[in-house]
Amino acid sequence: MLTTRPTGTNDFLPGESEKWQYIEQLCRQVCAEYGYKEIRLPIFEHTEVYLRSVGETSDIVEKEMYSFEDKGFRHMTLRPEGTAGTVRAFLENKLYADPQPTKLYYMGPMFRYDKPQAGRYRQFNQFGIEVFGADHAGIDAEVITLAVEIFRRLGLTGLSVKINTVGCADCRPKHMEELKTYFRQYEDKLCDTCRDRLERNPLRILDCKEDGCKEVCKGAPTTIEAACDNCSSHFNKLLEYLDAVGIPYEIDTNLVRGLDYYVRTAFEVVINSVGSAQNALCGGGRYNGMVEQFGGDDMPGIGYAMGMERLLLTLKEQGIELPVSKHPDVYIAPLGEAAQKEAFVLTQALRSKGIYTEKDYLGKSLKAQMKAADRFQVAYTVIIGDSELEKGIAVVREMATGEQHEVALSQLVEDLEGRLK
RNA sequence: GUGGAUGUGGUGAAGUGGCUAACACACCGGAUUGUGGCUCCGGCAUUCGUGGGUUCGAUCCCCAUCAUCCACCCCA
Repeated sequence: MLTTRPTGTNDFLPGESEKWQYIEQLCRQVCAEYGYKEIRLPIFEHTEVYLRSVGETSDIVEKEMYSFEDKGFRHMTLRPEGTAGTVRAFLENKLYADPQPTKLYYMGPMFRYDKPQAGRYRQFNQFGIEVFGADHAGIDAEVITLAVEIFRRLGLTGLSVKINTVGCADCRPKHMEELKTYFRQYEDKLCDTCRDRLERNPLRILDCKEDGCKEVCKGAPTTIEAACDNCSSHFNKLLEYLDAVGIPYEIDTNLVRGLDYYVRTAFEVVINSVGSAQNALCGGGRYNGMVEQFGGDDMPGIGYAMGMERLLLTLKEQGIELPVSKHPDVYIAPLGEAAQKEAFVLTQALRSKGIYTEKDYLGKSLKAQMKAADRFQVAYTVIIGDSELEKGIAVVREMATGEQHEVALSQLVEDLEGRLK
């Protein structure tokens, strides 16, 4: 069907697009205040980039990637998330040579081949930030604070920050072994997926939603218990920093997250609603070691990404109105072909002075044009017919009062400028 | 990927195996010649997501397909 868009994609029309602009503008504003600079990246990368970073056992890589071979037989993938590409660009452009930390943000479409439902699409938009070169827990706190700050400024309520520490290269292997040992005792109680996860990535069992698995998980060694001294003090310091600036959070020992690259800090901001299933508005964590994975020198990293569609959905559910569209200041209503041309010239003259001006192009009757002007909610309507043209004037009508006066065409721009002040 | 629901004009929606597919809103035009709201009048689906089938006849029955929504899964 020629008039059907691909499954899981969206057309954002006028009325909606202004909301996007508003949110994007807000994100840019907050980033500017926090010192994050925009990085603009390709929408597709070598498939390898995602295999390396996102993790071979993740669902994204296993079944959700939009991959294709280009005409040169190279394996390409439409980006399913933004971190991997940012890491690649960080190295390729040698940003590690700049003073650290490097604080970046991005926004734009991501692609995952999922079955769409409320708040989940195949092409969706994310805003995200990434910080390289800082291992201090304070930067973890900054990232979380920035995320919360954006939601706060939008006026969202009912949010909760879930936070966990998921281990590092030192403590995770040991923890994984402990988990395997533990879960093997209850293998028969686990769901099919988790039985599969048992050998491949037992950590993921911790955030399984099956009742049986949840029950078993209650007795499992948590990531916090298994944390090594470094991880432990990092986590505690992060919590102290969040307390210090009054960011409320809940520790969620089952928060593991689906991307394999996270170490230490993992967090999500969730909201109760949005269909109920798609309740995570944003999520992120630390990914020390990923830069090395890409062949660079050891360089810590942390970041998060926010789902724009979900954010819009939540705003709608909470009845939060975003400033949508402006009304024109002036509507010019010409009558007849000669007046049309004069009106066009005047329209451009007004616009060049920064006055938002609309005019008729359909040759409508004056009545219809007045109706249009009313609908536009303009402050002034300028009427130009043959009789006015002869006298070199125009009729300026103040819409609120209905008062009209004649103004010389040569004075019209000045006159309206004065009135609109 | 699995399961469930739905699909009538721009929108919200009635409707029935059979004469020209309600209604409301929106939109367009008009109500003495050049003026906004309200009111009044008129216009606006040869067609009921698409393709087949059953039938003398289907928007209403059956099958397929596509799309949307919901849940699972996963994630933003």
